[in-house]
Amino acid sequence: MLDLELMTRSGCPIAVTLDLVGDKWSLVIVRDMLMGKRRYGQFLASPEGITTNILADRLKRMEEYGLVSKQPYQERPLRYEYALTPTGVSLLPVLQAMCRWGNRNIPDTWTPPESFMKRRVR
Amino acid sequence: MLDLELMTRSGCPIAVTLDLVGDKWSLVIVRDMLMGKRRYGQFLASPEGITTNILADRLKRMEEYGLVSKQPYQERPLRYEYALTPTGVSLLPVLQAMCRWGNRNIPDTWTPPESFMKRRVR
DNA sequence: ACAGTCACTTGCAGAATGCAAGTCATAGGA
DNA sequence: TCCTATGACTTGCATTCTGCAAGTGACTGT
Repeated sequence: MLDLELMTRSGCPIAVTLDLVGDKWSLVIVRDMLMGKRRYGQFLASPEGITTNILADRLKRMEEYGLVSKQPYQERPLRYEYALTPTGVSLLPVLQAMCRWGNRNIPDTWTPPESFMKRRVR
Repeated sequence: MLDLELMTRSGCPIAVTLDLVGDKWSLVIVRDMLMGKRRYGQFLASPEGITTNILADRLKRMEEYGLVSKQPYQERPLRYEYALTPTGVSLLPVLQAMCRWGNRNIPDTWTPPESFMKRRVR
């Protein structure tokens, strides 16, 4: 089991969240999963251009953290697809807040689909 | 002037937000500023233990990005204090969402003051 | 038999981070 | 006057992380 005491800088919920997903890629992958992507190749196809080694590392890490689960979708060759756990899905409000901030403060950012912005979790 | 085209991976508002503040320290500093901290020594005193070189770098970067402004509070020796611009303050909903996520999903995270969680911007 | 697909892994160079120490200007006390 | 302390940084260096390119293994379709 994962001992958060060993990997978090403090008990501040902001700092803990950043310790888990505070890098440039994790939340991009969470976004893709919330938009319905499930497979390795689909994540690689996103416009940000994640590389294969970083993607493999983040999927593994987020699985360890309990944000992502993987299920085989075929045998021979064994292939997995990835999905958010309820804990992972509940990051949605963080991403929605980032979207609102980006759209209001940075010119020419894309408008996310209404289904994404209006979706509720919990 | 800052050309975001040169430093962002895509026009996705989530990816752009992460390009600006998607690291382990920037939002911790924003949190401290929202809690009223303004001076170098105050940021260093936070329990996460940011180092002096990273703090100096992030303050400079966030000033370049228009999230933070600095004002001299004394001459001789010249000393600055730092505050969030309206753009920086408007990151509050992102931090509030992280707090809710952390408190609900990670055991033993601290409960932020009600004044922080209820505060509204815009 | 051979190219193509998919999900990774590996190697390596360069960038970012963490740690410790040093600098600079000045105030305040012995 | 000298010595210590304060506050805001800067610098050097080792470690870690990231990005890029290429390679691997198990198939499938032609």
